[in-house]
Amino acid sequence: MTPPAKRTTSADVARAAGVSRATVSYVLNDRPGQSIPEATRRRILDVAQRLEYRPHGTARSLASGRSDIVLLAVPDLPIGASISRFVEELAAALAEHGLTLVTHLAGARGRPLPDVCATVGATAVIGFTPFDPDAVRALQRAGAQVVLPPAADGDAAMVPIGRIQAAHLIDRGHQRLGYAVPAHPDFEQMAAERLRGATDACIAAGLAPPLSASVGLDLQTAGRAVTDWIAAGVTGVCAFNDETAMAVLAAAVHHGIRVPAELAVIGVDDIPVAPLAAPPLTSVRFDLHAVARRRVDLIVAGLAGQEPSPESPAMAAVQLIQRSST
Amino acid sequence: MTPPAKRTTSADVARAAGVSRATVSYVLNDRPGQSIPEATRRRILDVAQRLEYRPHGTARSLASGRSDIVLLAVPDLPIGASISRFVEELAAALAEHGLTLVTHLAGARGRPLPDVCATVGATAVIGFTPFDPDAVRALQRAGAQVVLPPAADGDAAMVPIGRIQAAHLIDRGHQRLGYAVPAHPDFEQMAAERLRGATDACIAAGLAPPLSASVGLDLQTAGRAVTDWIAAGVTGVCAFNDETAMAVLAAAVHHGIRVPAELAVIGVDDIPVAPLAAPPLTSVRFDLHAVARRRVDLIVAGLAGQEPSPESPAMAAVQLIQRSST
DNA sequence: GCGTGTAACTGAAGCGCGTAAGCAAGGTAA
DNA sequence: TTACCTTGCTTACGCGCTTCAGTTACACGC
Repeated sequence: MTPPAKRTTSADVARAAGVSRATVSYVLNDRPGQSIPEATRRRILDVAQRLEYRPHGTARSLASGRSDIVLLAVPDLPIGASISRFVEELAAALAEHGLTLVTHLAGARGRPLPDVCATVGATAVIGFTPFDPDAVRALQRAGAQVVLPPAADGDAAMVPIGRIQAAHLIDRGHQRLGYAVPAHPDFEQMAAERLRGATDACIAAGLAPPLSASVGLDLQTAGRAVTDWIAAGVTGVCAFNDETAMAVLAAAVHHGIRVPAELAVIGVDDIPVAPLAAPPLTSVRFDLHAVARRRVDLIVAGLAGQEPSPESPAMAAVQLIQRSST
Repeated sequence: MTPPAKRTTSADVARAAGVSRATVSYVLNDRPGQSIPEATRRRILDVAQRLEYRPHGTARSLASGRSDIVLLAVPDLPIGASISRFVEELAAALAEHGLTLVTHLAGARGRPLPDVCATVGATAVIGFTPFDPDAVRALQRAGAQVVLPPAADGDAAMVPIGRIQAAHLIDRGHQRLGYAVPAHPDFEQMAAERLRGATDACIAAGLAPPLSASVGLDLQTAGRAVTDWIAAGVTGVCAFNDETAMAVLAAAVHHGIRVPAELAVIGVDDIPVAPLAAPPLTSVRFDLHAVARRRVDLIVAGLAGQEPSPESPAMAAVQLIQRSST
């Protein structure tokens, strides 16, 4: 094993460039209000590059009090590909602002979130659903300057999804809708919001609110829901996500109910296997890019001490992917 | 907005407990070789608890040179739920050793991995496939003391999967096998390893190696593969993962080929929708728990400066989930 | 020649912590 | 008594960096 291969520090760069460490710091962070001639600047940058200097983030954040690290707390629930795409978008958008995203799966058996926040020294923490006030306080005491989403914001984020699902079915002539809520309790809140959106759409169209039923990823629960719906005259079902939708689909096939003729089904997320379902599943896809940008804007604004701009409440951008299940 | 609510530092604890900071540090890290009476120890721990003291990881790692942070570099490819379960297991196992796991999605548009490593101050970096020597060097210069998996280890990790898939089909009487390789190029290496495992099993049984074909998540490529297989007398197909398997399934149904009578299909990962496929998909599931433990052992050993124990080469623990697609 | 201003830096403090080294008090042992 | 532990702490340094408060060198105006 090779000896640890000492890191290059800013002192190394300073020495090699014949300036002080302060100057190196000014150049590398191009600090405004300092007048540094182009020649010196270039020299320092060149040396830094040549020595493969990488600022020691730990020391940097200790000194400056800031940290460039944004912690994403991912809830410990069945995660689909759409989440990982969201994470990717988020990381890219943050990188544009010089911020680094790290993710932490907040399982019960891992470490408590404030601990993680303190160990990595995160300046901002993002969750999927709002944190309760106590948690926010704990995170702030652990060093987080910004905690997202704000209690108000997350509330409305999921509503449009449900609305679009229902609106699509209503457009296609369905008069009585069902809503498939996943059995997993962690989805409860999100599901409630989406259901609310669907309800809104129904009421706006003068229809009765959707008949909701709990559907797990198995034929029993899905089968029960399907027969209940059929009995109640439901002809179109919005599912919380594509997996739930596929359970409904499978149950319908199993009970000899034709899709979409007797029962139309629409999911959410457009997972990779959605087009492979029988029949191919109509779904709704968010513009993760837009959502990520919005989140990042909030963070950057928050870190700059401004209240976030009160513009578009998150996810206007939702796209319908029409296939043959509706 | 409340003012930032200053963090409690070890100095606060020291003051409140009427001792010096050094003593606090000794107690909280229960440093061996120091004789500290139980009374003092308790007092300090109580005060720390009362003040909700959380050591500032940043400062701690700057001072000590170590950092408790393990960085998991997740490749930027379609990620399934099984990966997130693996991450969870890993986080839990690391937490038992006082280590904190953070994840970074290594997309092209994010920051380069060594930069991330340097900013978070990770002591260990874990990837899914081995890093090439240059990358390892870069990471080490960025502060990583351990980089996994070692070039040797990852190589053999995927082979047993393919072997088990093929063995299962051979057990059930299939004499000519196919292998469905995903179209996505990032899976290439993993797929090659699994295919090798399947080939091994065939040869061991005195059969011809599997006929491999590239299958994307669409009916065209999958359909072509299926007709080719049927034409070649293939009666059983191992798919790289469940999604690919579902594409094969969908194409078979589409071409009126009966599963499993005319073509048996087995996947990998046991994704949530696998039981909902038509017919329900036979799959192979790793014991993520065991894999995670192994990785963690390697890390802990590496951080302690020992060469890793040369025991079981990772994933002996693979479980077959038999359903009706085979 | 002197004060004033600016460009181009440098010196040094200190972020929160770990840790080597030191030190006072009390207890042996000789 | 002195010499030498041991216990139970404290003092002080430094990790790599940012950043404030200078300092020097030089140009300018009068």
